[in-house]
Amino acid sequence: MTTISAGPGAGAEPAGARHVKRPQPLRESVYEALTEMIIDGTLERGRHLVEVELAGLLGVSRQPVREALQRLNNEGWVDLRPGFGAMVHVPADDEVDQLLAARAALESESARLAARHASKDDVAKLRDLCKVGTTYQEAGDIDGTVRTNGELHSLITQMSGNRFLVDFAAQVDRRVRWYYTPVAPVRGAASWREHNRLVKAISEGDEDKAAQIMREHTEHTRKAYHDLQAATEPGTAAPDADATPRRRRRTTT
Amino acid sequence: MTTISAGPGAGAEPAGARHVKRPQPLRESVYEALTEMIIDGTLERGRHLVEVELAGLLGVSRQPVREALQRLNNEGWVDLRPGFGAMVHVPADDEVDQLLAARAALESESARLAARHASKDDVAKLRDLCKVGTTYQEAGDIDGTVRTNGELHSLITQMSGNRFLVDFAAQVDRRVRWYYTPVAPVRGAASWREHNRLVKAISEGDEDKAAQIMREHTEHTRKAYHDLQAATEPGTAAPDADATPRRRRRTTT
DNA sequence: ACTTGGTAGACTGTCTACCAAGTGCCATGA
DNA sequence: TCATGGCACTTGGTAGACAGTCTACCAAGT
Repeated sequence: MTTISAGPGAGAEPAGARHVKRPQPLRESVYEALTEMIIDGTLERGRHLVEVELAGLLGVSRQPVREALQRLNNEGWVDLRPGFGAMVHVPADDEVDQLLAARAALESESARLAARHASKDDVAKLRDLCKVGTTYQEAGDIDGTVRTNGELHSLITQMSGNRFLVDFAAQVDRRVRWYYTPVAPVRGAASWREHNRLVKAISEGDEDKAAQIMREHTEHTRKAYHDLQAATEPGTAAPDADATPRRRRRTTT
Repeated sequence: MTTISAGPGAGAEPAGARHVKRPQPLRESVYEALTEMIIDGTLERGRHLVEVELAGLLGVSRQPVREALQRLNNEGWVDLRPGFGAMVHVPADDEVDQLLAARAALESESARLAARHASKDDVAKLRDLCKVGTTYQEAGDIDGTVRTNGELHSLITQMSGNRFLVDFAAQVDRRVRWYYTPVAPVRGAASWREHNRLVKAISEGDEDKAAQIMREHTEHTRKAYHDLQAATEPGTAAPDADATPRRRRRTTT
């Protein structure tokens, strides 16, 4: 059922101030539902999204859908063409590159600040995530690996204590998560070894080292993506970044 | 007159493909009108914004205003309190710090990439902006100085060729421009000397140097802000970041 | 074969009206 | 003085309407 459940709001509250459950605005739920559907491929790239259609699908009126679509547009998930409608964004060839370059800058700085401010508690959590992620990776659970990877990176940016870095990195990470899934199995073990080194640097408060490792980590990911790209379709040099659906990989077997 | 003119859309088209002027969606015009009013102080910090009020003021209906307000909320210009309305965001004490830290990361990376990709044309434009900015600064034209400062930084990020860096940096820069105005006269000459060194490094293609200068540049700005803060109100140590309006500086004399 | 003109359908952008629920404020009362 | 109750206000969401625009398609003319 794709109908929106009156969702119990995301639970990322500060420990002490426990507010009673406040129902999320509908547009928020719609936004989340749509990103989820985009990420998991229910809404394929390039697909024309019609407001009333989505409204019917989710059991709400046009307004919340519009508002969600506009936010998705601002964040680059869909492209809004005036007078026509929204299309699920089709990533250009160089987009992953640029995304990872931006991530490198954001997360490298975050890692530096995280190393500066790291508390014992944080470090413990990081170690835990490393362990969990490695386990998933060894078990071949791709979804789990990618998710844990996201959580680890997210925690590090949060440790930076800089709300702007957190915000931007969160946006970038979700996008990366969208493109990244096929890369995960290739990077696999190496990625989590790097995570371990990174956590070590942070726990030792070594800012420069943490920043450096994070930068290399992202760089390796980019390389892996390119290699995979080259291997999957050799002989595509011309950058025609238009409505060529190419192949669509599904991770949900 | 605050009524929205049927604005002629931003003109950042590629040179060859000259599209006929297409009227912007209303929400876009509303968004721009509101940010402008926030930046120039027409809408003071902490002010309660009511949808119908703004709608009347701008001569449109609630709908475009709502959509604009939500975007402003997402970008941190206003705080949306459900059931009550929007308040113009009141920056917390540490916010400028965080903003400048984020900017340091983003623009330092941009400067690096700009140095890598710089064309002759770009460098010429940079030199021009430096000259203009210095002139403004010497003439004591604060508005002009701040604006040119923004244009210079904006051009550098655009030269990076990374749309995400451009996007994030643009957001940060507008916010900085909002907070920054009081700092401009203090920083003055030194700031533009640094700009000159930066442009030189970029023109020579020295990536590391460009990145380094940009980082220091931002760092100096932050220091200047702190000094000004300390000078203006000595003896404020406790970080109570709530509805204390403190003093409000107006730049529009 | 190619261009032009016309037609039709679909969808967005915007407006209006309306209702329910939540929030802040103020006066009342203990 | 402090809690309570109530009122006015504002948003969040729904529904319906209408103009403008975009796409596609077909037919006629060159």
